[in-house]
Amino acid sequence: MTDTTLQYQPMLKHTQGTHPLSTVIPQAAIALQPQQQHQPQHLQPPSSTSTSSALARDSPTTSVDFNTNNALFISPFGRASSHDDFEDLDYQSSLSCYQKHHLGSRHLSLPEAKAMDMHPHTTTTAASSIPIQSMKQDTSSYYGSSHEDYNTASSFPMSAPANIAQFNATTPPPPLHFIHGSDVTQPPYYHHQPQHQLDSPGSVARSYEDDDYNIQMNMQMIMDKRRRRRESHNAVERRRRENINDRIQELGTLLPEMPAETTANNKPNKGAILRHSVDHIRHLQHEVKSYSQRVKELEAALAKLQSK
Amino acid sequence: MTDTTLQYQPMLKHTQGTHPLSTVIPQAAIALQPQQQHQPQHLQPPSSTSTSSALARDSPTTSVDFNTNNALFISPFGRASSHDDFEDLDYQSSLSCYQKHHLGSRHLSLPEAKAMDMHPHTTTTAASSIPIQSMKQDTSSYYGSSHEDYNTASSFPMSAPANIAQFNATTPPPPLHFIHGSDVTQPPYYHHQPQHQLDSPGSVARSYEDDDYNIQMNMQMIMDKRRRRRESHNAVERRRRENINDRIQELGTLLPEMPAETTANNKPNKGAILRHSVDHIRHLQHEVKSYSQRVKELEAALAKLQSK
DNA sequence: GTTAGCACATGACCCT
DNA sequence: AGGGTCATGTGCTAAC
Repeated sequence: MTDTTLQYQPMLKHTQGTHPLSTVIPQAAIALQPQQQHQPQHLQPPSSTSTSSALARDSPTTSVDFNTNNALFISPFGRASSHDDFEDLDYQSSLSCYQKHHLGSRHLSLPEAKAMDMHPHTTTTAASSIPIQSMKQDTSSYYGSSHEDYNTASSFPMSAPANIAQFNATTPPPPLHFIHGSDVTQPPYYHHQPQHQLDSPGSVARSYEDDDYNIQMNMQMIMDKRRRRRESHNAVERRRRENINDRIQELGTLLPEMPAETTANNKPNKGAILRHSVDHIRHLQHEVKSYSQRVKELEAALAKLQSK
Repeated sequence: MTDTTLQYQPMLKHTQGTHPLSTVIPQAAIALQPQQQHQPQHLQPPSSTSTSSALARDSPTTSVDFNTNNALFISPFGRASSHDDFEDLDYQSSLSCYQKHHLGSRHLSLPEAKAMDMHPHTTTTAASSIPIQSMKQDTSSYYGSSHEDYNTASSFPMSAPANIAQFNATTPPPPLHFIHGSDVTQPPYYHHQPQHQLDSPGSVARSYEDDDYNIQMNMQMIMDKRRRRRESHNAVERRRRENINDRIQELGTLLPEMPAETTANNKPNKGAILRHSVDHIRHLQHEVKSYSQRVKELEAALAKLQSK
């Protein structure tokens, strides 16, 4: 009983929509701002993994063809694309699976029904159904035809959007043209490193296209990798969280007097449960100790009495 | 001992750099762009609180001077300023306080020394040493002469950038003038309804400027509010987390046999500690029960023997 | 309107 | 490279 109670039920519960997002930008909205994705990435790690920085590196390129670049950022459909855009599309689908799978498995008493409602994000699902692969690819520019940068991407951060955000931040935000839907679907050229032109003066349009294709492929690959990594990681983390929370709740059931909460509210929170658990264990240990002492005394007395 | 051990020591520990930020906004910076910070805000809540939408409402102003706007996006220093800019500047300072105050109070055994190292972001701390109070204060303007907008902003989401982002998305970014510190301190008027121009056809260029100023003031106000809200909330959350973690570690110290970890690694993780705690409590309860039984028996035997 | 609770996603580190 | 744990910031929600 000591250690074998490992029942680690994945038991994913509330399915939380997770990322909000949803902010509806009307499709007719004239000017979409790429930088506006309110995605969670706290900040790009400029530190160890220079991946993101590498991504953002195009600042020196100055104002070459920002217009075209910017155009790419803007999604034809008001909101869907500018966010987690690329990644979260199937993320969402995975979530719905997840949700479906684990629905109702919540055995904890906490009033978390609220968690069941999806985050605002999911309200935009309709938008996500739109074929967006074009968007997906267009951002794939950076690691140009050459794969050398590819390795740097191995230690990629979790969220692609994060990078995008940084990209935006570090580069002069381009004059934003609003691009009507289909235009965006085929970005013929978009790597914002003008160096290409500089490096190969003899390159023709076709090589550009090839480069673009390669770039797209690379981008897609990288983004796909990140997406999978992110989703997997989120799932793992969710499981871990649920395990911990389940344990805490279990502790809560073991405690004698939860009603008298420090919070005065009747709902025991994690901190209170843990605090009481500590106290309770101490109390029990003390009790065991004194009991054992008492038993010892009694046994001694008994033995003495019997020996007489 | 059961309940009074409430010792809720704030005991903030690792002081984690938390928010990177440090990004210096030099006072001389010509054009600061509020909207481009890649701050974590997942998304602005378009939902219940229409605050943000209200902000974004100036879209009718259309394409007034986009170019100037874009220029504003570009920070004089390649990368530094484009981040959380306004908000996190004093956040960091507060953090340093925090850090100073709670340093070394970590009594837990977990190998979290790593937490001590500041986030990568903080590598730019040198930048943060620049006197930023001007920035700090300029945002404090808000409750200017007119309070009417005040209520709408009350239910604002955490992160200013989020709204700002939305603002950008829905509205043509207003021509932002960079305001040098003190200028902002007295925003005489700032409600951001562009309708003004429309309403009064006789408006001249100056009215534009006024509107811009108002918009800026509004922006700043909202951003400041969000910043404070965010920082405060982060602090609270950090405290809460630390409390929980401390309790878990405390539980860990109370457990008899932690070494034999299920994870095979010698580091007891939270899940394992909690699991063992549950088991331990059950074990102790069982032990107390049998001890009490035993004591009862012994007492009975003793009484019987003595009565004889 | 502040203070607190929660779940979540994410980046950083670890271990294989 | 992939799973795990952790800490963090954030949005939502609820009480004062």
